[in-house]
Amino acid sequence: MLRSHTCGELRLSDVTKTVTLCGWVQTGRDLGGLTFVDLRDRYGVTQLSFNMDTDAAMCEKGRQLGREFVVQAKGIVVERSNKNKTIPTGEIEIVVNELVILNKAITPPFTIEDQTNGGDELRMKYRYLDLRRQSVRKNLELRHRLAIETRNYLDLQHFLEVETPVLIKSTPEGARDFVVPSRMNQGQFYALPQSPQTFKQLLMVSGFDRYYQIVKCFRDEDLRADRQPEFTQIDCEMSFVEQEDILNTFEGLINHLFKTVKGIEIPPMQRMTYADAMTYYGNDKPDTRFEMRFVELNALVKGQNFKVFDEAELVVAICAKGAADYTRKQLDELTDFVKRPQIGATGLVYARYAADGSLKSSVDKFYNEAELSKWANACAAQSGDLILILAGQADKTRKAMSELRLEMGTRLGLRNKNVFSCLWVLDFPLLEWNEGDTNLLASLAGRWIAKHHPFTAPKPEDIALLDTNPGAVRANAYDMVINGVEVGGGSIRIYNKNLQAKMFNTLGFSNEEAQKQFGFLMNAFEFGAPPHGGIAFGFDRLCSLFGGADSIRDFIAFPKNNAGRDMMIESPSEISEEQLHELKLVIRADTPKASE
RNA sequence: GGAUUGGUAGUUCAGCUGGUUAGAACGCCGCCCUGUCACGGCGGAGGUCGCGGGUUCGAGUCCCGUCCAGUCCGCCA
Repeated sequence: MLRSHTCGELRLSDVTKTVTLCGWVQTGRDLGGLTFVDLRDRYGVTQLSFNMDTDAAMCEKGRQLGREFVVQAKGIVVERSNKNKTIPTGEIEIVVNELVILNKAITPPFTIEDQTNGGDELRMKYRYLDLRRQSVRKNLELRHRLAIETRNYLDLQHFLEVETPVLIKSTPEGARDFVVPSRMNQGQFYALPQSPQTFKQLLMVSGFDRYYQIVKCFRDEDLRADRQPEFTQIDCEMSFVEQEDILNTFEGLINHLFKTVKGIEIPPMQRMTYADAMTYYGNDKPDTRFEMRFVELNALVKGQNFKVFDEAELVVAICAKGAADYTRKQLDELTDFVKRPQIGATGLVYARYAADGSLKSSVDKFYNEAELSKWANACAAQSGDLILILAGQADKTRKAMSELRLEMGTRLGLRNKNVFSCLWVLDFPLLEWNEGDTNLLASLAGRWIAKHHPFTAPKPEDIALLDTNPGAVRANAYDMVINGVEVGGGSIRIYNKNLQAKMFNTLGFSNEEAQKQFGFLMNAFEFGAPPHGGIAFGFDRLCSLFGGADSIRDFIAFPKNNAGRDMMIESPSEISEEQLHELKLVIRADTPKASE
C-alpha cells in the first residue's frame, strides 16, 4: 500500500503517529514562511503543513504543488494551533517530511469543489473530474446504499437474483428498441431489452417463484431530465400471488429503504384508483404531498350566458389556500403559465375569497356574489383563499389543471423535498386506443394497444367487456407514486393460454403474428405456468427522489445528455467502412419512410 | 416532429434604444506575506463575442439560416 491512512480518518487521538497519505491536491495556501495544502481523497480532506523555519526545502516543495497533483505525503500527525471545526479532520494536520509527486496534473477546466464554477456541459465532458467532487460522489454513495439495502430486503424475502440476456429479440409493442446487427446472422438484429419482462415470466414457469434483478434497460425514445436511454430497474416477479401480496411485499421494500437509508418511518401507503387520480388530480401520478383536489363546477356554472363555461365539457376548480392576496401581476403570470402551448389552456378564471369575506371574480359580469359563494362552498374555500378555474374539453382541461395545481403547490411551498408521500395507483385501464400518431410505427396505428404490456391480466369481472367495450376494461395493474414521481409499476400477468390469445386478438395480432413475436412465451405457458405477477422500480428515479434532486443524471456515474449522447466519450459515433461491410450494412443518404 | 431559454476570457456571467479601446468575479502566472482553511496584498497574461449570411456609415447588440447545450410537449412507463 502506498498509504497508511485515508484523508478522512485522522483525528486528535492519532497525534504523534507517523502516517502516509495519498490523494489529490485540493488547494494550497502559501502564507510566505508557512504553507498549507489540502489533500483530498474519497474519504475526506486532510491538511498538510509546511514550515520554512523547520524544513525550508520541504516547504519549497510544498509550494510547487498545483491543483489536482497526485501526491504521497509522509509525516507526523500534530494538533493544530488553529482548529477548523467545519471538517472532521480539522483538529489535526500532517507535518510533512517526505513528499512524492506521483503525478502532475494540468489545471482542471473547472474548480473541483462543492461549489464548482463549472457549467453542466463542461462537467459532463469531464465527468471523471466532476466525480471527484464530494457532492456528486455522495449521490453515487446513496445509490450504492439503496442497491445494497434492496438486495438485503429481497434476499430476506427469499428472492433470487438471476441475470437475463442483454442481446434479445425486437418486439413491436412499447418503446422503440435499440437494435444490434448480428454479424453471424446477416440481415438480422438483436434488440436490447426494454425490460427483462418475458424472461422473468419464463423464470416463473421454471419455478423460480421469487425473482429479482437490478438490471439495465434500454429504450430508444426522446429523453428528459428523468429519462435516460439506458436506465436501471429493480425488476421483480413472484409466483402464486395476488395483487395484494405484491403491494404488501413492495410497500415493505420501500419502507425498508426509507428506514435504513434515510432513517424515516413512513406511514402506510395511500391507495387510489386510476379513475380517482384522473378525476381529483388530472394525473395518473398525483403529487399527494398536498391536497388541492379538483372540484368540478359544471352543475353550478352553466346557463349564466358565460359562453366559455356554457360550451365547456368540463369546468374544474382548485382552491389555493391563503392565496387570495395574489396580485394582478401574479394572476397574470398564472394565466400566462396555463396559456403556454405545453399547457394548452385558453384562459384562467379566478375568484378571490378575500380576508374580509367578500367574493370577487374575474367573471363578475356573469356571476353574482351568491353564485360565487356556491363555488366557494363546493371548493370548501375559506376567506383568504383563491379559487382557480379552467374550462374546456375534459381531457385537456384536466391535464392543464394538473400542471396548474403542481405550479401552485410549488409557489405555495407545499412540495418540500424532505417530505415523502407514497401512493399506490390501482386499476389502470388495460388498453388504450392509438389514433396513429405520426411518430408511432405505422403498423400500430388505429387499434388498441396495451397500456402496460400485452401480458397484463384484466380484472376478472371486466373480461366480458373485452368484446363489447375494450376501453373500459380495468387491469390488475398498479403504479407506485412518490411525490408525483412514478417510481414503479407492475401487474398481475395472464397465465391462461386462452385469455392470452384473446388479448392478442384484441390487440390486433393474428395468431401467426402472436406466435412469431411471443411464441416462446405462449409455448412455455403450455407447460404449466403458475399464476404470477410482478413490478419494476425505476432505480435511478428512486435514487434522485431519496437524494432530493429532480434530475436522475446526478445519480448516474456516466450519464448521457438529452440527445442521447455521451459527451465524454463522444458516443454514438460512426463506424468504419470495414465494420459496415462485415455486417452487410449500407448507410443510406436519404431516409424515406417505410410507408413511402 | 414541435415549443422555449441560452451560447461573450480557462470558468461563471454583465454588456442599455446598434456607436468608437468588450468588462467583473473566480481560476491561471509573477512578487510579497509565519496559522491559513472562500487566506490576504500588489502586479500581469488571457477574447475568431458558437458558426454562416444579411441590414447598416457602423453589429457582441437587429434580421435569416445553422450548429451545440438546457427545459418542456409529442413520444416513453
